[in-house]
Amino acid sequence: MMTLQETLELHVKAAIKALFQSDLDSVEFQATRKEFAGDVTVVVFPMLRVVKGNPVVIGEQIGQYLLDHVDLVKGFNVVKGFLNIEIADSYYFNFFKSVKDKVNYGYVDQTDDEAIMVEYSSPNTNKPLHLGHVRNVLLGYSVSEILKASGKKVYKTQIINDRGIHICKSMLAYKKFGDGETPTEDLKGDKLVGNYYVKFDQAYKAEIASLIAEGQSEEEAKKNAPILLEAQEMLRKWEAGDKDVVALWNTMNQWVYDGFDITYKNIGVDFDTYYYESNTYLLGKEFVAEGLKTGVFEQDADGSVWCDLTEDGLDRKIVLRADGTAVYITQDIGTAIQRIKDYPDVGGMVYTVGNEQDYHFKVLFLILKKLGFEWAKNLFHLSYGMVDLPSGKMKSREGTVVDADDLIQEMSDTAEEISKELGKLEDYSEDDKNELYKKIGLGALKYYILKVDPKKRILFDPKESIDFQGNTGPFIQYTYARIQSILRKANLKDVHNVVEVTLHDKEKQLIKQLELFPEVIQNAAEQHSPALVANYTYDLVKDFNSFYQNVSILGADSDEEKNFRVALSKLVSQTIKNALQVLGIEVPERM
RNA sequence: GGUCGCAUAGCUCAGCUGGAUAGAGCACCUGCCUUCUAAGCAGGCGGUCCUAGGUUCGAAUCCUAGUGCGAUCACCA
Repeated sequence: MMTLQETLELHVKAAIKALFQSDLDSVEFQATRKEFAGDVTVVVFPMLRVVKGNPVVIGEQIGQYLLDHVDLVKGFNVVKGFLNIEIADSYYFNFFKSVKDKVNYGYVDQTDDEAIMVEYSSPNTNKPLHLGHVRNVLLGYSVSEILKASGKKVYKTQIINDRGIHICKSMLAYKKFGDGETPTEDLKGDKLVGNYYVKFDQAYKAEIASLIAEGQSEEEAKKNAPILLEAQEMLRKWEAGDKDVVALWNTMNQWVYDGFDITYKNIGVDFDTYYYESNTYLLGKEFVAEGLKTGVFEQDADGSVWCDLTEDGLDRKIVLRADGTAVYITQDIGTAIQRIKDYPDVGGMVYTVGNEQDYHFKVLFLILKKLGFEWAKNLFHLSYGMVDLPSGKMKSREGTVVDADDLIQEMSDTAEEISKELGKLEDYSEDDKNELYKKIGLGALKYYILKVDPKKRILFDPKESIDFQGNTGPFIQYTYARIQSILRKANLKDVHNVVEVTLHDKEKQLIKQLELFPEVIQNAAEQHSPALVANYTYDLVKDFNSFYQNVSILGADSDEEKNFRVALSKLVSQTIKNALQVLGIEVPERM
């Protein structure tokens, strides 16, 4: 089926041909601004290149031609060089009728056998998740869902940074001060391990201070603090496979994973497959050796291995240390290759990682290309801005972080407060209420973060709590709940046989907005931007509320109008649901 | 210093491949609950779109230079 624009484009071209014996390459359309009559606007200016004359006169001539030749066109006016076209209601009504019962409206069935793997979260295992991770997780999850909705097959994954000096720090502090402590219901494993990471830092700082008091320079003291040397020794033992160290490492990592799982579940995100750095860095080393043979890499006299990227405008990049151990990028090379081995249908990958690593991913993708991997051209770094506090950067060691679990709880508490003030849920059970508070609190948090363009940094002020009014998640959820209330009262059987009625302005506006949704999903997928979906949904909801408050739905003058309005409301609520679903936001039946 | 990103109302953000008088929310001010949920609706106030040049019929949008903020340029991750 041709879209309205495609149809009009053909006719405008025909008009130019008939009136001026000229050919147009394309026609520029835009939605008609509210202050003018009409639905679609043709911009005449670009045609002046092909057709000489006064744009107003040309617009009038094209308008008249369309009015004479196209049934859908029922009127026009020209303002300056803008031809505003009025479209017959029947077009909008027919469109509405063709989609009104689609439960998956806006979604496309899987059209592509080639899958995309989306990596997100990817935490270190030495501390709990904080607000920065929350943005990462929400973005990664949402982009995955958007890609799926746009017809792609998707695998969600993460890379877990489960090895390295940072984990040894927590392990060492636990050995020294832990006294056999284990996670409890009040203290999740990730929190417990995080506490020891902080304890390590405190002990380390104290040692530095006393070394400086003994006359060492700060630089020396930082290098020589015994507890740091001990942590480094521990890392060596881990790499050598020391039984006790590895056992403790396994235990504490498992505590962290269990803790993370609770957080992920709370947020409502999931993964299809997991990768651990401790498993992939060796494969990375293999491919470094391989690349050395094929000349992609070069070895320095001290034994370190490098990739020369100066011809590509970048620097020389180290891929293996002089002592033969792996650096960060070594395991990223290994992980990427491992993933394609495990999932041969994957044709591309998306890495959800903060913009502080822009350079790293540029280098990684280039190296993989040089190693000759076909799929390397389909790698995308979903780079996003940092979440900063008014006091600046969040720092785990200094305790200036907004903890993910705490934040979710606070959002839920706020939702509870507001709900109680409004008092609409008196007949709900405690369990139902709590479930709803969480839905709304999370909705507020997720929308707050996802509505912002990923590229931009977010300034989060814990003192100014996230809004529940206006352009927010709860506002959208509220609109959904309102519609459900109407649908409960309406007789839904009648909705199946909708007949054409004269459209109210608000109704037409709603249908136009609904018509955009499938395209919004496609755009969001191409641009990897949940913000597009969020902002679209807000516009749709605003249009609906305006309709709702200005036009009576159940109290319509005729049954025909009532049925149509109920059906229209139903499609709006389905669209809200589908839009929010790809944002990871749930909808409530009441609120 | 090199490279990359960002800059729009007091605050938080939209503004699609250049198009009409730059839009929302919050905050502030007016109205609207005996009628479908007022977490709402209708309206008001509020702008040198960082600056200066350029491209064009037309620039918040594209180009160049500059300013400010952030990131990065590690045998850290």
